[in-house]
Amino acid sequence: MPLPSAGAAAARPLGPKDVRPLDEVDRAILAALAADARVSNKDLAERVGVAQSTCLARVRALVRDRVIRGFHADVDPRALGHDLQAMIAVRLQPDARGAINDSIAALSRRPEVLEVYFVAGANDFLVHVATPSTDELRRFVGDVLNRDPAVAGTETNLIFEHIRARGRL
Amino acid sequence: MPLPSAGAAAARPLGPKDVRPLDEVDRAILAALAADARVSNKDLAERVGVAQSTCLARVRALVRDRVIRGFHADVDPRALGHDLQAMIAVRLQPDARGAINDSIAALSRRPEVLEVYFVAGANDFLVHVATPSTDELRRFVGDVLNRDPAVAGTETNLIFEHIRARGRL
DNA sequence: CAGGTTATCGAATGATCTTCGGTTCGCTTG
DNA sequence: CAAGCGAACCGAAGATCATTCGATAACCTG
Repeated sequence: MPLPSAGAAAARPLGPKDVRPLDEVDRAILAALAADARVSNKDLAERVGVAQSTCLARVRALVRDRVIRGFHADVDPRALGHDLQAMIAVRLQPDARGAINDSIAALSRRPEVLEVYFVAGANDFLVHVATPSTDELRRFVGDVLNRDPAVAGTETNLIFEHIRARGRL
Repeated sequence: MPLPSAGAAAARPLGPKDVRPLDEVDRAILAALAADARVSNKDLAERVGVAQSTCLARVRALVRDRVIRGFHADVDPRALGHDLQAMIAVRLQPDARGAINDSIAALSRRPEVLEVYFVAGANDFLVHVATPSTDELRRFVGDVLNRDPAVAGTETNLIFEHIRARGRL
């Protein structure tokens, strides 16, 4: 089962995130690595039914082509003393929307911030944060978000539980 | 499964999830594995400054104690043909809130579902989904969510971009 | 202060990763 | 249609790594 040649893809205009055709082996590799990123190459090769060398080359290609964006340990925020999680909806000033990417970039560098969703609708983005306590949360919302002149308003919702369904492709 | 007090930890009856003290080495290991879950044990040991055998024992203990919940490859949904992402806020019927865990568990098994946030506030939970197209999204909202009698209403917001700040502890 | 427990280390072994040359397959060219 | 070319695959072998083990040190606890 051969992979289609790269030649066919050349003519399209296409953004940087071009979709690359994935065959059954690729999908099996992705599913296995999404479930457990630390499987040995040997086991992975056996499971998807190719030689070890082929499997290694496939994984490297998937990383090179950004199909796999990274491998991460999922650390429980509570173990780090971050017992409180919240989802904060942020609305920006209408004239500040041009700089929205700066805002998001700055946010995602803060240690409390786990994820940022840039959304359509009444709010401009959602920020998923984890803090040690309500004090820290208040400080984040007050000092970091609302102090920014680009921010028109925020709405904070506590998160009781967060289930990551990833790991099952 | 409660996510209780951030306060005094001593008196509690203690679940399996009890907070365990982490030293500097543990934190360094967590930071390294959060950034790259596939570092070799040898490199990891050198970076955090302990022997390989000690490092291996530490990592195993962190996994055993659920400080590390898993190791996952971060796969770009677009590579799988899921070009559309959305955050769907779901409100349940007041008398259905007892079965909320069932609803969430059922949701998180669907292939479109990436994450589920069980929240306080006007909505009961948020569902982060990725679908191939608007058709699939409509089908998910209509056939899966609104068809469930426990669901009182939904509100769908498209996601333009999703930034994962994890990887930097 | 003795006993017991736990964490650490270094070295040896066993397993794995990674590279390499050779082969096949499909597509293009002459 | 055969030769040429490129891409992907495989198996084997050396380099590298993971894992186990016994010994040692540090720490409570009684």
